[in-house]
Amino acid sequence: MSIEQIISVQIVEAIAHCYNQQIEPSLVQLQITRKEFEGDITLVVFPFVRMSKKSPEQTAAEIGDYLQQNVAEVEKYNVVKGFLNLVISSSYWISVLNLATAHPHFGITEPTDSSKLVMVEYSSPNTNKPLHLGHIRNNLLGFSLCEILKANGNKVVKTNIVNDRGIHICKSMYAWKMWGNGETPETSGIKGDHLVGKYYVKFDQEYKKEIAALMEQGETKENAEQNAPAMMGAREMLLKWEAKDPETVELWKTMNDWVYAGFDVTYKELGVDFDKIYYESETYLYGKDEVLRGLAEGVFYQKEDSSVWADLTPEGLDQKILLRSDGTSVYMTQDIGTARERFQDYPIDQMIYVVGNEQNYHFQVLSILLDKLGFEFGKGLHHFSYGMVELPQGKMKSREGTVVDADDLMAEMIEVSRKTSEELGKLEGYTPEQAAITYKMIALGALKYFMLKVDPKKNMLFNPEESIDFNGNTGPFIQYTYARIRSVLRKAADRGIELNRDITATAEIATKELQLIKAISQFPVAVKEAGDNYSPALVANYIYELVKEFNQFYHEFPMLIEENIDTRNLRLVIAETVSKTIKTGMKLLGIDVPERM
RNA sequence: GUCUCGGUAGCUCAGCUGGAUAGAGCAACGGCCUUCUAAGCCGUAGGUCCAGGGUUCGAAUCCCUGCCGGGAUACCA
Repeated sequence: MSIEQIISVQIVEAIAHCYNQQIEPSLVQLQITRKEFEGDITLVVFPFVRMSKKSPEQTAAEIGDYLQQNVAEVEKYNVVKGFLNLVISSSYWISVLNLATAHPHFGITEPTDSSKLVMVEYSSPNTNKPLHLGHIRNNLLGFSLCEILKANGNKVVKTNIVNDRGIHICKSMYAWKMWGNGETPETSGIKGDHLVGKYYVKFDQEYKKEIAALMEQGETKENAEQNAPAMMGAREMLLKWEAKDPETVELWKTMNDWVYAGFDVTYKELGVDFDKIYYESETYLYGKDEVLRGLAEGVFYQKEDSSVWADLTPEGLDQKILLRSDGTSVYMTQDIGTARERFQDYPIDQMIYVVGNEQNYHFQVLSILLDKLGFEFGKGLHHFSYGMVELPQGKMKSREGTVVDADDLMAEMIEVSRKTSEELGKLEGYTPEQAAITYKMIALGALKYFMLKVDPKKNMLFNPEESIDFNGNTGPFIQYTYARIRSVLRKAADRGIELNRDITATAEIATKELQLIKAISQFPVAVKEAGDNYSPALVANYIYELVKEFNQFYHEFPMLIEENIDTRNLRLVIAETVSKTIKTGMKLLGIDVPERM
């Protein structure tokens, strides 16, 4: 139980005792006391003056008196206007420090047999082009969300649905067949996903040329787009694929395998993984079955052209198509099928989709449709909706070549990290291999933290020139602080200083030390809050505050030279606990921390 | 048109279940490396919280209206 909870309960008691009123706990507004005032926790007493029928100051004093007398943790209090500032006893803070120090994963709740099973879908790439910046945000958010859910005691299944069928992959296949000269990742030396992406672009280029040529011959734009040989070829391939034509399926398999091999490299570099991968090519037919069942049961209806629709006007929405007039599936149909499969495969208590906010409507509808089809899990779906990554020139568009490629970006950042590190003369004495691991850790720390520190719901701007920084509120800043703490602890060990981790002395605790202990004590609160709000950004924010606090502390105290043994021990234990908290917190963001940098 | 999300310092972002004088980082300017890592620390400067109205002891935060921007909106995924 956190100190806020303890105090909160006692305030309800205080009100009952002083004013003979039963109040809702939600009326108790506690906040961390602002630095310019004495105290740790502040109660806003304005809501209670109505009950006391006294001035805010007097009310605050009465509640303060009660708390001071009846709550061991409350040492004293002061009143400023309508604010009751409570001073928590240092013995309480010491007990928190001891708890945090002794616990291997302070703030982390382990799952039990009765824990909820949460399935999280993230990444969900198309197999026709490499991963880009938008996918990076998705992957990092998805992975971090899973870590945070686990830290809150949930069992988590990480899943990925690969959009491996459809006209888009046929375009790449067609282009490769027409203009590829049989090149493969091996013969060309190009990473598989990039190679397939190259032919996706090639298709578009040739297609545009064909349209232009047809329009010169007097065709309308629409006709030209429909009848260009490239488009007809791609469509023919899709038909052949659906008819299971062996040659087409073979080519499809081959090219998809190239892409998967490429994705695996990118995922590994990003540090994300999955427990179960679904393929759209395997699940898209199930959805059709479900829609037809819905039609038979009268949940959906059919138009004269034989397309199938859902009427969502009772829900305040529109009509939604579920099967095209030619009987083929749309996106929604596939998601219905995939959902059914998942709930058959796992005893899922909650399903979370990490998908961009441009699909808010889609998931709203999906939830309703599943519910209509009689799946009890329909209403419980959660769409973890995140904002787009924008570039200074606007939205990323693959056709305009403004896409920031995931592999390129990571490679560039590793290079910058290496250069910076060498210029600063760090990592001397490291082998080239050790140094390379650290460069990568720093580069990815910068990228991940940059993406995760902003509120997931909001669109964010990525400026390739300026965005990635290694100073200030960044991953490397946090990693750096961690590395320095580790260095201090190494040096202490070198000098034969043994830590007594069981702190009993309550005598001398400086303000800065106390602030750090308080900051550490907030970690479980931050983890819980991040879980409740699905927000890695809250964890990132917390760590940043902790690290800033530590840097001031670090600057102020010469820990190793300190003469007073007790104080030195306390400071080293605090430092060690901070480093553990940083490491644990960063793990929730999927960011590694180096011992040295 | 309708629905939805957003607008906070020059830039990128916190703060938003109403609470004390709206905070960081970057960029700018000025200090601090003979003492545990200067990827750091300290300081200066920078604000009509889009605008207007409402609710109340109190509004960046809640409600309404308007302006600006993003997204979605019946056979793309």
